[in-house]
Amino acid sequence: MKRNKKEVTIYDIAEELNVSATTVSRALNDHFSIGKETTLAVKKLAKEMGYRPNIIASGLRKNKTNAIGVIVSWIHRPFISSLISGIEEVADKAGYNVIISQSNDSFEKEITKAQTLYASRVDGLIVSLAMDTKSYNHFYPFQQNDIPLVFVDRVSFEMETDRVIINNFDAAFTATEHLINIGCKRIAHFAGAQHRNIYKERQDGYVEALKKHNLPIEENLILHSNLSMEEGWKGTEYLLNLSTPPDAIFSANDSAAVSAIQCAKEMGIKIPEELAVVGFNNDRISSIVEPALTTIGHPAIDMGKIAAQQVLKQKENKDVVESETIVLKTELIIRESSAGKAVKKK
Amino acid sequence: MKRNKKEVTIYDIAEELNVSATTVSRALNDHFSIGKETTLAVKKLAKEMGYRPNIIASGLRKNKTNAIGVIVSWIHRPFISSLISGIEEVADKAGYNVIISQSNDSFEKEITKAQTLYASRVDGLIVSLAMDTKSYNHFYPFQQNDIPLVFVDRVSFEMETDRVIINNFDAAFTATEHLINIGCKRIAHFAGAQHRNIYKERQDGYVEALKKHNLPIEENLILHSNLSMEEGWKGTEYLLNLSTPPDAIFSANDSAAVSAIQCAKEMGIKIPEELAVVGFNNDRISSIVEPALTTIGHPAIDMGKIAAQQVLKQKENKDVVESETIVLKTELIIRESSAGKAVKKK
DNA sequence: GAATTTTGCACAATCGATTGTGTATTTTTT
DNA sequence: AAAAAATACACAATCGATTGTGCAAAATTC
Repeated sequence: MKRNKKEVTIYDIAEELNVSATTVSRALNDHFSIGKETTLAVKKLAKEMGYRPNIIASGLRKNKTNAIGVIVSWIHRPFISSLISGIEEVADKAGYNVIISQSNDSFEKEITKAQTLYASRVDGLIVSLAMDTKSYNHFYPFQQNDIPLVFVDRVSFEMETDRVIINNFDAAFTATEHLINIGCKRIAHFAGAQHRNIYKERQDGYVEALKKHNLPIEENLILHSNLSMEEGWKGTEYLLNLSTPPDAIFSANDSAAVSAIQCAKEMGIKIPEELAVVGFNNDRISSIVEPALTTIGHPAIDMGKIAAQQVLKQKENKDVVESETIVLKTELIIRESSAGKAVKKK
Repeated sequence: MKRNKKEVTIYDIAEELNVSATTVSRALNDHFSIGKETTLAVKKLAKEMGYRPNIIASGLRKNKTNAIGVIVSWIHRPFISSLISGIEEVADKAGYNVIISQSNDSFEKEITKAQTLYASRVDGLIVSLAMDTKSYNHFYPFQQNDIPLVFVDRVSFEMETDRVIINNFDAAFTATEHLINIGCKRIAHFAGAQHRNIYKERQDGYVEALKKHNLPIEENLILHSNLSMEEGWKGTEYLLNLSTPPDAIFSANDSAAVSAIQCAKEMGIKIPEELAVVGFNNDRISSIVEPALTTIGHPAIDMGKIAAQQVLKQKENKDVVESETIVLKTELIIRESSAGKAVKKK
């Protein structure tokens, strides 16, 4: 096996064919000014010689990298990995590479990663904000240089950018109303950080549903945490030990909700009879836990696809200044944790 | 907000400071031949002028992209996303970007993605093979051009490359022996495609454990499938309807194993008393299902980290021709599905 | 103080592809 | 057949950073 053979360039092809490098370059790109025969001859020889275009050189000239950067909290979260999957699919079809980086939900890391991707000259950036991000200066360079910027799911409304989100408010409202409809009177809420839009909106939806049905908003039934399984367990213990415990929990994610189910069972509380539970995300665990968890279904892959499409769209019409916010539908997936025995297991 | 301002280059800095571009370039890279004062002055001005190095130009000259390509089946599989998470962490620290692409477990797509990444001139490639990949020509260009190539988890032994794997044989052997130790006599196996190393090795480990303990190998108890939840369910139905059904199932992944538990429960079979179940992967669902699933723990994130380190290592010592195979440890995580009531739920 | 070494920097080529402009040849128009 | 237009290609500059080589000034040695 030969190694270190020199790479073939357009100059090599040009020389072989006694034409200029210009002609080769244009032929390979199907430029109209090059004759049919020449074009074919160039392409043929290029293939024979094992030519591969030097994307770097091309990129330097055209000031493009053909890469879309993505910043997310953690890749291995179910929702996030689905999101990326969608992004990759669309980006690939359009000839773009996807560069991923994780903020680990840390503001500082998010800044660093944004800078790295900016330095890497990505042609677009898709971001799902870190949990504790509260300022957005690190994204200014992208805006200043007209690099398409799209926020997904965890977004900011302080910046003028494209956004791809779900209607968290409606979803939470629907989920809470569902609990009310099956007869729950004291509904607790596992809430997330309130400066992050998705958790704020979910809490707002929950509150609004209670209001609509004239149920009191009890502050001690709203528990803020990072929504981990541990916090879900602790929160459930706390709630069930109250003198008048709630008869339902609406959790802003599935992890905490699943934990709630496990904890309640351990404490001998019957689900859904004594405690109904609803989660958010439709993670895989939500359908495995027993009883299966009612939850909100996210179109995660679609969100990724659309986010990528927005990047491409922005690249096409640079003139368009208006930023767009796309809201995707969610669905309430009713399972046993809130449905009693009437509903069949799925 | 100003837009389209021109980018600052080393030439701009050079002019401002009345030195050559050479000096600026070297100063920014802390080259020894540039005086301390000059270096400081250059760096200071660079920051002031908002200079960002043009990675593309640099890459052209140095023939580097600072990117590591990754090809996996599906990003949103728990094991894969953890793997990528590990890769990203190490790559980022070393100043590399990570470009991901999915083969969707299709051989053709894997070829296309490999070609794309080759054309993109990634500095290294990490691959977990698609389910039905049987030839490896699409990776030759990487080898020919001395581009570090590392296989992870689903590897090939036909190619001379670095490999990061777990000892599937031992893990499967241990899992099967565990079932034997708790008294199981007829152990079925959910197996995967046998041309993919990991599934072959798992089956081999299973068979060897039976042999060691003088248990018969019954072909009709070894079920080959894609190991999806559907196939797991079907396989379990089939097994339990046999005239003499097995008393245990060792599944090559968790999805099928979890399905087996669900199916068995629905059929009124007691777990683990009448049917013990062991899975593979330690996916999140394995600890959520009831009874919790005994399984094999994978160091997924570490595998990613090590794979990335191997790429970096290959870049450093180009002279080293020997390819390395790194085998990581697994652990048998015993839970209720094979342990009876003696073991506490975790 | 002459000879030698070290320090600090500039010149110019280079990486490979792209592109505006210019020009010779051929084709079409009148 | 002369004029106008279309066709097909080459020249040379350019994108921005890197690097081998060369040279002058300063520092050191004897």
